[in-house]
Amino acid sequence: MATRDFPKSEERPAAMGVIDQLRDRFASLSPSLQQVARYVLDHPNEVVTQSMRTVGQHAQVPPTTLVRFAQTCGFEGWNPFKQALTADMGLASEAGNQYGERARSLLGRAQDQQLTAEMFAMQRSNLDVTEQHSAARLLTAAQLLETADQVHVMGMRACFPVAFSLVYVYRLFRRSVHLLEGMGGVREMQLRAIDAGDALVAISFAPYSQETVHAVELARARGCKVLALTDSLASPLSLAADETLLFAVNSPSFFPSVTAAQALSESLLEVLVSRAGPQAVARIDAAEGELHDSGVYVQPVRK
Amino acid sequence: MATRDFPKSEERPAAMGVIDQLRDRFASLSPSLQQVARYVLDHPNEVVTQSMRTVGQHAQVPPTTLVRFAQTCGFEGWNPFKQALTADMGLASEAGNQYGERARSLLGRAQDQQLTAEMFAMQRSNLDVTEQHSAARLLTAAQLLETADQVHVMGMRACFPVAFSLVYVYRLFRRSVHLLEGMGGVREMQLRAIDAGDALVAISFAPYSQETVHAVELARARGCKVLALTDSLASPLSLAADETLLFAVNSPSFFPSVTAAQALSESLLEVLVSRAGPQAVARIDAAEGELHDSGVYVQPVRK
DNA sequence: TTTTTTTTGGATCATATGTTCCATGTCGCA
DNA sequence: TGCGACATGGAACATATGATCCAAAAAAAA
Repeated sequence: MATRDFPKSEERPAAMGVIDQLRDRFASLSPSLQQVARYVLDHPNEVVTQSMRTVGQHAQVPPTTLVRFAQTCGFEGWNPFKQALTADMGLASEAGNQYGERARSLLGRAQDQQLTAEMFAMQRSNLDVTEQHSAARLLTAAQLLETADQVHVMGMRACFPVAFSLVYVYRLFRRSVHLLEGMGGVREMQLRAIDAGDALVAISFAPYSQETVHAVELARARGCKVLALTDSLASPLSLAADETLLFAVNSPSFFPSVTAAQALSESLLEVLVSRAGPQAVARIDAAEGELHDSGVYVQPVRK
Repeated sequence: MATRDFPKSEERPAAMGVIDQLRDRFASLSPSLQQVARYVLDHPNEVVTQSMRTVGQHAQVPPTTLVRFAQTCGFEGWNPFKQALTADMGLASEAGNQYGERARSLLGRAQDQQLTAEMFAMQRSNLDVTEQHSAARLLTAAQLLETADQVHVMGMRACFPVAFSLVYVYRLFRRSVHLLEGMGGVREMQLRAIDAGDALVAISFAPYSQETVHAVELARARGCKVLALTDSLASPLSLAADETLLFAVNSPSFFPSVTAAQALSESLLEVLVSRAGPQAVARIDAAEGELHDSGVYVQPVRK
């Protein structure tokens, strides 16, 4: 057994928490034990709260493995490990009576994190506004794209990420989707591909990028439908578009937040997927390896 | 018995937490039950963590009284009460994951309206989870970047948009920020720029992209600090990183949502901005024209 | 290939846990 | 004082829990 390969709990440097210990040892654990470690790292509070069997079920591992895991980490058994983890999380019994004070000190410290809280609050608010404005129109927007021969997507600067990820996912279940990224200054060449029967998804917010507005005008002139993802019905994009989806970019900082735009784009994708039918789903399954961040799953390193 | 004096759990106002409920009821409890209540209020984490008998011993009360206490408060028994308290303390096993499972089963359903609502709800949930996991660590993450000579940012495929917009905004108030985009297959060349004293921001989620993992390993080998933006403390990125910020990618559809990752990146930027000091703000003002979607403001068209 | 070693999970067991039942204790009132 | 209503805690029980053992499976070595 590998237990003796690891120093016992009292020999380990006390400064290091259980969680950090885990991260260090992670690589040298067996696959199942890594699975447990992953679950412990991802759901420490459940581990501390729930029973061994419950945790095992959620981590898809028999209770036996949990015991082995704890022992491999240098503890007598599961309960000692649980207690150590509890202590590491600042939930130890001793600290218990200070919980009220601790919480209060967290409140006092909250000023440091007020900015962050404000940011997240604003993003939530943007999400709300965006959903309210656009949820009802997602269906017709999706239909516009579905009836198009080719779909071109364009977003500049801050909107480029949204355009990119829209194309990245859309491509997984539809071939005729293209990103007008203009690499090497050849956007004019790409714009020539726009034709009647196509659709252009134009993404921009105030102040609207010249290039995107120009592309919309060109598309209209050629009889190409336009779906605008923008911040106002009065934006030049929306005024020239056949369909408009609105998003909010409010931010407590000096730069606008594109989080809601990203969310809107993903929602549009979801509608497209759900309407794409079985054959698209089949293709999705075939491309499963490409779905996430990479097509190549990288196994955690083992010594 | 006093039980019927108190409304059953389903009648209670859901908005009120268990702890607040307790404070209200306190006066109307019998002495022993008050003793329990006091202990619960003073040591909620022990109550959540330890067993009934242990708690009883510490509260100097037999287990029987604990059951009576829970029932008097309108719960079926001790465990339901414990769970409610757990949830109230924000230690409930995260809804995100179970939610993800549940939502995935909705794929076949073609009720677009509902799917859209589901999508937004999940993005909100991702935002919550992300904030809870990472808000506290944003500060140290920001410090890591500030002390670096050069900052390199890398995100592949679905994570590329996040990397791009991080660099796009960061560049507005700091020159030494670089995107490792590998255009034309020259990433190896770009990686050579990574050096000791620098920092690498690596963005990826499961299954982790080979290229990003490789970049992290290379950075470590060269003495370059690593900040990981990823989905798990057990991810290969986090395991090799000096600092980790977590985000959730749950989605009701087949593709993961990077909305929360985008939000996290923007929050990190905001912390960086707020700490950058006056001279950076001055530069921000000078570059104001570049801040938004375009440097060129396009007046909305007037008919 | 075969053999050896390691890893994994089901069956099992002693114990701890949450609960119920009932006897005892306590308080208020006649 | 005695009586009834309520509060309290001990004993007992069915069950869940954490741990051990052992066989099957998988991986590594020969």
